[in-house]
Amino acid sequence: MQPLPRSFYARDTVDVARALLGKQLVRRTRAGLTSAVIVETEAYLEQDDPACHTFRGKTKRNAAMFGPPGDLYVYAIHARWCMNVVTAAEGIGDAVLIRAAEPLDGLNLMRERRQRTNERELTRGPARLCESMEVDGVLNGHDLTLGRRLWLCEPGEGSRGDGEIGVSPRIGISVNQAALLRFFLVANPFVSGPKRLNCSQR
DNA sequence: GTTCGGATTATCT
DNA sequence: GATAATCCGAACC
Repeated sequence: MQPLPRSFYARDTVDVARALLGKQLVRRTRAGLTSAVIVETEAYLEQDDPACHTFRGKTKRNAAMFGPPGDLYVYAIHARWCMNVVTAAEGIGDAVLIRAAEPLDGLNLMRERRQRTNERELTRGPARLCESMEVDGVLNGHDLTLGRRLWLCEPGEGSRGDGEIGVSPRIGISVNQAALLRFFLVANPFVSGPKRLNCSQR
């Protein structure tokens, strides 16, 4: 459960988005430990990507995206939270949205937080994942390389974090829908979105 | 099984 | 005041 080093995040954002698939997301709070294996990500780029929050420059909300790689960017949308990993060099407003994961540890704690028992309802979709992991605005700007509160690591034995990687347009955006910047594990049932978008490409 | 529309709140213009 | 990188239940196939 050693946290991934900053060098993992300090490179091309699309490369990080792909590399994040299969990595383990770990959250420790006073209530206990929860973890899940990432199965779906989306890259957001400051350059040439109008769907990215930083496309029109720095604001109070998106400031964390310009921070050091390996920090967390948390934002609210439609009264819910979503978490992103900050990538590329400090000063570049790129990030990768963590859209979905497969629960690994602390399922009962996740069920308590979500008030749902069905496993797919726990971590399928960015806001569900945040609620299960108790991630909110308080963790905006959090350093993921410290191994405290929230971090990422190589998966343990027996996780289902491998398999074919699919590519598609991102979900829920109204601009730049042509960009193929969503990445997911094709065979994994915890991937979100309509089924036709989960068959790789297009 | 998939699609649709209403609810909801932080942030920006 | 409008907007949004969403969720969920209802309706339909």
